[in-house]
Amino acid sequence: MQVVDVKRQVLDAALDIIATDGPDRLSMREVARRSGVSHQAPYHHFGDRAGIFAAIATEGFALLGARFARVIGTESRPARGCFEAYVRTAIEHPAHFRVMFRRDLCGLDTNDAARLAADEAYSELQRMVERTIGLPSGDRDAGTWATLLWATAHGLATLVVDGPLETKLPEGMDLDRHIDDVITLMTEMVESQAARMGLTPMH
Amino acid sequence: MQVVDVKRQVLDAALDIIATDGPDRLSMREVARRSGVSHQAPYHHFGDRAGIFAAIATEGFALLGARFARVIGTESRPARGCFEAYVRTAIEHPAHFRVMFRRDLCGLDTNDAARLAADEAYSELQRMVERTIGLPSGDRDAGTWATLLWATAHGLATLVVDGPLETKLPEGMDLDRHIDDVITLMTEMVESQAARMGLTPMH
DNA sequence: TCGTCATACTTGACATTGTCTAGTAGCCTG
DNA sequence: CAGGCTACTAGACAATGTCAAGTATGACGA
Repeated sequence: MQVVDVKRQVLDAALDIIATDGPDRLSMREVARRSGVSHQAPYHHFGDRAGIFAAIATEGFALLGARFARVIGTESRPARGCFEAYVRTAIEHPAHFRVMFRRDLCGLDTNDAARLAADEAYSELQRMVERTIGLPSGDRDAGTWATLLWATAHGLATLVVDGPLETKLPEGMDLDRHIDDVITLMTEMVESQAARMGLTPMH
Repeated sequence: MQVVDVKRQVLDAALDIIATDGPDRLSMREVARRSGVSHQAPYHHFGDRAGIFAAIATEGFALLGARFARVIGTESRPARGCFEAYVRTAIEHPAHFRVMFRRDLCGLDTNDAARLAADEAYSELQRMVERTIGLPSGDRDAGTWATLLWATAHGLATLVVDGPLETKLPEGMDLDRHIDDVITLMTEMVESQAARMGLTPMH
C-alpha cells in the first residue's frame, strides 16, 4: 500500500507548473522533484513527457464532456448553456485547457485514450448543437452550425485563457460581465437566425 | 558586406521548423545549424529563444494588419472580408499564427516591438468592426461586438490551423468550402442582427 | 596612419533537460 | 519458496539554452 498516490501527485504538480509557467516550461525532472520521487518515477506512470500531457488532456475532455452532459439534462436554452460550459471549463481549468487542443504536446494522433476522450466530448458538443439548432445530424448545414458554434466558443475561451482579451477590455469593464455580454449577443443571434431559417430548436 | 542576410535566414529556418514540428521543437542550435552559422549567431540577433518568437509574432501581426488595411480599402462587406482576412492569414502563414498569440513563447508582455505590432493589428480589427456594425467605438456594445467577431474568427482560424477541424469534417466535404460556409453563415447572422438592432453598417 | 569602437560573429564551458538501460525492493500467485 | 509483476531508484548520455570570453572586420575621428 502506498502512502500517497504518486501518479495523482505527479499530475497535480504538472498542472501547477502549467498554470503558472505554461506547458513549455514543464520538465519531467521538476515534477518529479516536487512530488518527492526520483526523476524516473513519472516515466514509469506516463511513458514520456507527451504521456503526461495526454493524461491531462484526457482529464480535461472528461471535465468538458461531463459539463456538457449536465447542461443537456437541465438547461432550457442549450445554446447559452453550451457556450457557458465551454468557456467556464476553460476558465476554471486553464491548465487542462491549454493542453487539450495542442496535438503537438500530447501526441493526440498517437495516443488512443486522449483521442477517444476528445471524440467523446465532441460528440456531446454535436448533440448540443443539434438540440440548439433543431437540425438532424445528417443535414449538411448541421456541420456548418456545429463548426460555427464551436469556433466561437473555442475562440472566446482561448482569448480569455491566453490573456489578450483582458488587456483589450474597455476600462472599468468587468471581464466576467463582458464574457456574459458576448455570449448573450451570440445566443440571441443564433436563436433568431435559426427561427428565421424555419428551424425548430427545442427550448 | 555579407553574402547572405543571416538574420533573415535564421528566421526562415525557424519558420520552417515551426511549420513542420511545432514551436516547441524549435531549438536555437538547430536553426543555427540549418543557417550554417555557429550556435551563438542567432543569440546575437535575437537575444534569446523568446526573441526569435517575438520577431516572428511581429512579422505575423504586420501581415495581418496589412491584410486588414487592404480589406478596409476595397471590400464592400467588411464583415466577410474581416473573417476571410483573419482565417486566410492563419492558413497561409501557419507558423506565424501558431506563435502570434502565445504570450508564453514570445514574451509578449516584455517585448515592446511585438506588443506594438499586436496593438496595431487589433486597432485595425476594431476599425473593421466599427465599420461592419455601424457603432461608434465609444459605445459600450462596440466592445461586445468586437470581442464576438474576434472570438469567432480566432476560433475558426485556430481550429483550422491546429487540425481538429479537418478530422471532424463530414466525409466528402472540402475544407475550404466548409470554411466558406461557416463564414457565410456568420456574416449573414451578423448583418441581419445589426439591422434588427437598428444599426447602419456601411455596405 | 593609427587607435578606438561597434558590429557580427566564433569557441568553449556549464547546468539542466528528456530518455535509455539497468538495476532493486516488495508483493502476489502457484 | 520460486517466479513474475509493480513501482519505483540510480547512473549515464547526448542535446539544449545560455553565460563568458574571444576574434575578425569595417567605420570614423585625430
